[in-house]
Amino acid sequence: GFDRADSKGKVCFLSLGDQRTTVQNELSAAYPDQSLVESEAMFRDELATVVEFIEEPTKPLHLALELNGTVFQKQVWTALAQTQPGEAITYRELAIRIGSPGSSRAVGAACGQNRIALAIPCHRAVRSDGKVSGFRWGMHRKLELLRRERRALGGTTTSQLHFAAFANSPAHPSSLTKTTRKLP
DNA sequence: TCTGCCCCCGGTT
DNA sequence: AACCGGGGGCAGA
Repeated sequence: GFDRADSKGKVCFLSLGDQRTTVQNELSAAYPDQSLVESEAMFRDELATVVEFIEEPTKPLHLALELNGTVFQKQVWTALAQTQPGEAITYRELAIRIGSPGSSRAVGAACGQNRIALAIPCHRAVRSDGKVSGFRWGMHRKLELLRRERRALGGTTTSQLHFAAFANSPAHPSSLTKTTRKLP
């Protein structure tokens, strides 16, 4: 979805689903007072970029985004957008990066409020114990995206993923040893 | 080690 | 006041 009915608009909505009508209804519900214009041709480039990212996520998916949310939510989403494919980041680390280290849970909630899949890579957010928890568009998709990113990076190991997650946090030896958990 | 439970936390509605 | 895609501690498997 775009915030204007032309290809110069910014992406404000990007959903994943098995059925076209499901996603359309979701979009309508998100923008109840907007008229929706359906066109694949008009947004061919953006669609191609998204498909390419899904198939071979070697580089971050860069699209012009329209972020609709609170200040806190935008901070979380922006921090997520700084992550690289193949990099898992904990909700706790995200909270630290946006400057409110005690707000892990609120960070999780903010991830769940995100309506722009892939370009805001909330699928890279995991628990501090390494477990993969919820995903707005289905756990199976989150796991598949993580698998694809790991594969696209070419043999990145689990421990490297978790070291990346903690790379910017203060040295934290017990956490590092705890994070050798395997990502699916 | 791995559950489940409890209690706490911050932001949003 | 209630809801969360969380975190950490701790008892029982």
